[in-house]
Amino acid sequence: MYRMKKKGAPTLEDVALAARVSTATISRSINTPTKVAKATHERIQKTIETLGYTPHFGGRALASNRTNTIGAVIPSMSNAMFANGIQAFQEELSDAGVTMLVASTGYSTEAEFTQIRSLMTHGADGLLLIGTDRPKKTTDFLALRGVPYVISWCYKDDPTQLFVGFDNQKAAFEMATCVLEYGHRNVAMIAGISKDNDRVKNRIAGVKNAINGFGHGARLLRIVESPYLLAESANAFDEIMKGPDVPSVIICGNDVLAAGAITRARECGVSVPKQLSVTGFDDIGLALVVDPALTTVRVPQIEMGKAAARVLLSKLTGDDTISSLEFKTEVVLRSSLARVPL
Amino acid sequence: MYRMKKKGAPTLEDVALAARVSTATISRSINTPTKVAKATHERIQKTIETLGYTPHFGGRALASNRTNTIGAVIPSMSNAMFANGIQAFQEELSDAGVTMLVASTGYSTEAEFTQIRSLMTHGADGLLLIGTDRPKKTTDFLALRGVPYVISWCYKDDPTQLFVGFDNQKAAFEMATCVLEYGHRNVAMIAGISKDNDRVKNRIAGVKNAINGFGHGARLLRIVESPYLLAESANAFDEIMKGPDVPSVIICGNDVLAAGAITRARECGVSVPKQLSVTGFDDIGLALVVDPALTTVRVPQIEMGKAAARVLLSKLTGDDTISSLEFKTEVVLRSSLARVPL
DNA sequence: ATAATTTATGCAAGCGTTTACATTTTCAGA
DNA sequence: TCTGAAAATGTAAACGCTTGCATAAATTAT
Repeated sequence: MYRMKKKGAPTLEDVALAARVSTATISRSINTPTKVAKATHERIQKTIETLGYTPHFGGRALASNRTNTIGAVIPSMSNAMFANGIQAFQEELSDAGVTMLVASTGYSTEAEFTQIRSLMTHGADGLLLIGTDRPKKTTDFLALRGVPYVISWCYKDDPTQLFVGFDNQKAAFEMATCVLEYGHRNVAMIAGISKDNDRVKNRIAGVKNAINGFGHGARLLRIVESPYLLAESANAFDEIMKGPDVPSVIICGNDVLAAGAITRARECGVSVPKQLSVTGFDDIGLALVVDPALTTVRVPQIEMGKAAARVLLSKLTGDDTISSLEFKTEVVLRSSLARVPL
Repeated sequence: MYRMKKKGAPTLEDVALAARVSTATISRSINTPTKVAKATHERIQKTIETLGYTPHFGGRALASNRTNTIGAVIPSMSNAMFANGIQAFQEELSDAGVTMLVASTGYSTEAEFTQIRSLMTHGADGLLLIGTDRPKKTTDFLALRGVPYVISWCYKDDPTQLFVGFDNQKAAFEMATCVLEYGHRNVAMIAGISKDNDRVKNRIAGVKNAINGFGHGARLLRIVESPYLLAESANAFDEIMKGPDVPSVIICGNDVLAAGAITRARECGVSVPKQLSVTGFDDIGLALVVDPALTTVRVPQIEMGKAAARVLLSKLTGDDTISSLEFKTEVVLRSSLARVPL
C-alpha cells in the first residue's frame, strides 16, 4: 500500500506512485497511448483499473483548456422530433468521447440567451442551436465569445454560418403543392406559434406561396397558430371548422398538431379523409399510429442529428473546410390526404 | 489600458488589475457578494461587464471541486416517457443554476457503465439513473467513487439507496386486475425486453401475479417480449394472434407497444376493443391519439422528473435527511379496453 | 563498437480559481 | 481620542492535469 488517501478520488499522482512512473507518463498513457511503451501502457491501465481512477475534470479542463463537452440548446425534449434529433446527436458525440450538455428554451429567445450563457459558463466547447430567429444580443454574444456553433433544423444559403438542416419553406411548399394537386382548393392551416420561430414562419410562407401561385381558385382560408400540444390543436381545429368557410383540407405545421386535429375530427364526427383531409409535418412515430395514417413531410431527424454532431466536431478540431449541409425532405403519402373529385 | 492580453479570454487577474483589487476580492464579489463592500462590488461588476469576463470553468472546477453539473443516464430520449421526464428534470436543475449532462445507454448495461464513467469524467457532481438492474461492477464503481445518485422510474423499499419513482409491479398488478374485472380470462402480454430491465420484469411479474391469484379460470396465454418500436410490436401481435389460443385482451408493457398492436390489429381487420381489448402503460401523448384511445397506466413523468432533480440537489448540498419518494400510478380507463360479457 | 537517431520517460512550469489565514480598514462605544 | 471588534481586503497555497523541454533508454546505421 503506497499511500492511503484519507479521502476523495485518486489523482494522477496516486496512479503515478502506484505504477512507479511520473504523472506525465500516466497522462500520456491516457491521452496519447502511442507515445508510451506498450508494457508501460498496460501496467498503467491496470493500475488505473485497480485504483478506479478517473481524470479530474477541472484539472484537465484547466490544463488543456478543453472540456470535451458540447452544449445543445433546443426548444424542448418533449417534442419527439427534437428528442430524436438530440438522441442521434448525443450518440454521435459519445462515439467521439464528447459529452452533451442539454438546455431547453421552451421556445423563448430570452431563455435561449440565458441557456447559451449558462452552457458556456459550464465549459461547452461548442454549441448546437435550433433555427435562426434570435435577437442581435444573442448573436453578438456568440460572436464576441467566439464559440463554434452549428444551427440545425433549418437551412440558409449563408456561408458565414454553419447550417445542418433543411429548407422548411421549400418542404412546406411541396406539401402544399401536393395537396393542391390532389384537387383541394379551400385550404386551412394550423401552424405552430410563429413568434421567434423561423421554422414556423417558413412553413407558413411555403404554404402561402404554393397556394397563391397555384391559381385555379385555390384559397388559403385561414391560418390558426397553436402551441405544439394535442389539446391546443383541437381548439385550433374547432376554430377553423366553425366557419364561415369550411376547408376541404387542413395543412398542419407538424404531426402533433395534425394528430390533434384528426383526433378532434373523430370526436366531432368529421370523417378523415372523406370529409376532410389533414396533413402533418416531420413524420414522427405518431404519424403511423393515428387513424388514418398521416400524409406528412419526412424530415431526416436522425441523420440530421448525427450530421450536426460530425460537422460541429470537425469545426472544433479546426477544420475550416467544413461547410453547411442541406438535407432533402420528402412528402410521404398516407391515407389522411384524399383526392378531391374535380 | 492596463495590460493587453495577447490572446484568449480575460482572467480573474485581468479583472483584478483593472479594478485595482486582488483576485480574491473579485472571486468573493462573484460568489459571495455580501462579503464585499458595496462600492467595491459595484466597481468590480462594472469592470467585469466592460471586460466581458466569464469565470473559467476548469479553474473553478479545480479549485472548488464542484462543476454545478449533473449527469443523466437514460435508456433513450427517443422514448417519449424518458424525454418528458428528462425535460422536467432539466428544467428543475436549470432553475437551480445546474446544468444537465445527458448520456444514453440504448438499454445496455455495458453502455450504461461506460456512460456513467464518462459523465463522471466530465465532472458530474451527481447522477440520475433509471432502474435498478445493473451489474455489480457498476454499483461497485458508484460506491467506490462515492458519487451521489438517485434512481428513478422505479421504487424499492431500500433505505440504502435513493429512489424517486413508482412500483412497476404494483402498477402492472392493478392494470391486470382491472382487465380481469372487466371479465377477461384469456390474457396475452406484449412486454418490453426483460433482460437487464427491472421495470419490464416487474411489470411482467405484476401481471402474472394478478392473473395467477385471480382464479375464475384466468389464464396468461403467453408473453411475447418486443423492443419498444411500433414495427416490432406489430410482429409480437402477429405472433400472439396466430394462436393456438387467441386472447380477448393484450396487456402491453407500454403505450408504444400498445399503439403498435392496435395499429396492426386495424390492418388485420381485428376490431379493437370489440374483438380484442388492448391496454398500455405510461400514458404518453400517443395514448390519446390512437383509435381507440388507450386504457393505460398514468405515470407522473413530469412530477417524477422534477422531484428527482430536487432530491438530488438536496443530496448534493449535503442534506442527509432526504429520502426516497414513491409516486402513485393510476389506471386511466379509455375505450381500448372493453367489458367481456360473463 | 560507436555514433546518430528515434523512442520513452521525467521534470517542472503553468492553467484560473477558491479559500484559509493574515492584514488592514472602518466604526461603534466608552 | 482611544480601543476593540467587525468588516473588508490581500496573500499565497492548493486544486489535478497537460505539455515543452531535458534526459535517459533503445534502436539503427556506420
